[in-house]
Amino acid sequence: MTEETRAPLLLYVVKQLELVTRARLDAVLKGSGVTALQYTALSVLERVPTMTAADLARASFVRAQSAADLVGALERRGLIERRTDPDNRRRMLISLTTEGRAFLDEYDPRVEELEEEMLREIDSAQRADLRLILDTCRRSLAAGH
Amino acid sequence: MTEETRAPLLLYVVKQLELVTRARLDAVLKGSGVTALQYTALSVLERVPTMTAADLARASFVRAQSAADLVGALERRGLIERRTDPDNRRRMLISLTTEGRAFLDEYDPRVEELEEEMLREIDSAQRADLRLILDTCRRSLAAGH
DNA sequence: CCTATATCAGGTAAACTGAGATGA
DNA sequence: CTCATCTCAGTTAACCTGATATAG
Repeated sequence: MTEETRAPLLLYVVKQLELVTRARLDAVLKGSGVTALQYTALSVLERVPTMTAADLARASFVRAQSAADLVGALERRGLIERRTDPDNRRRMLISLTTEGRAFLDEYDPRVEELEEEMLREIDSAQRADLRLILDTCRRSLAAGH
Repeated sequence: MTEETRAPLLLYVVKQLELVTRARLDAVLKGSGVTALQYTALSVLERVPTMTAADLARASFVRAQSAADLVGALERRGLIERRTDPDNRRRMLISLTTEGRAFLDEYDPRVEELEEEMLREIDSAQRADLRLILDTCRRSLAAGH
């Protein structure tokens, strides 16, 4: 029998799926003026209506400066707004604007179509398993600093 | 009962895991002079010993020009080499150099540790399920252009 | 004083578009 | 001629490091 290449690391399989996802998401968002990463940040704000750029940085495992680039771009486009936290004048709270919500209203359904396309062959029990496993993996890695 | 936020899309859960993975991989590779993406490309060459930059572009869902940047950086570092395909003088075949193999010999075990850390709470049946599901999702999305 | 947050400046890697050369 | 590949040039987004100001 011919020499078998070993199965790739699951790290790599996750990366591969993320690569396709980003490529397809870029295609959906093409012409919208919003990148896949920026869309993801907007989605976060849809779920957690008010946060700081520092919170976003922590959620995205990047430096505060990188999150500031992203927040700045979205603010310049008018999709989010920033205001000083009344409880801490050093913090800037960010939230969706009316235009930001309208943007998500337009694009969320298209992204949900992408989600369904990805999961076409996956039944609901497997979907639940997948969610649980991925989340467990994320927590295991995030715990190690 | 308080208003439940709906579960995030699995697209997003995958992205989150990939974010942590990249952050941890960056930490492992810090000081090596190789980025997480470059390391991934080297890993591909470990499994598929000879390919073209165009093959790499297709495998990574990016344009040929983007792959050329990556290949150029790895070649300048001496980790890969390029030679003209004898069967097609227009193509350049890329492969690992001795230094490239030595680099992987040094870093692969550290990345495998990361893999094990990620999978700490996942048993072998779940690992197999995960691999199958992720791969099915990738193919479903890749099929749609 | 110390910490977290925000900001400014500058640098790099990594994607894109568009144009062009060339071998099969 | 067409197609795939490679190359060159220029742009942008998205990270990084390091330094600085300031509120709590």
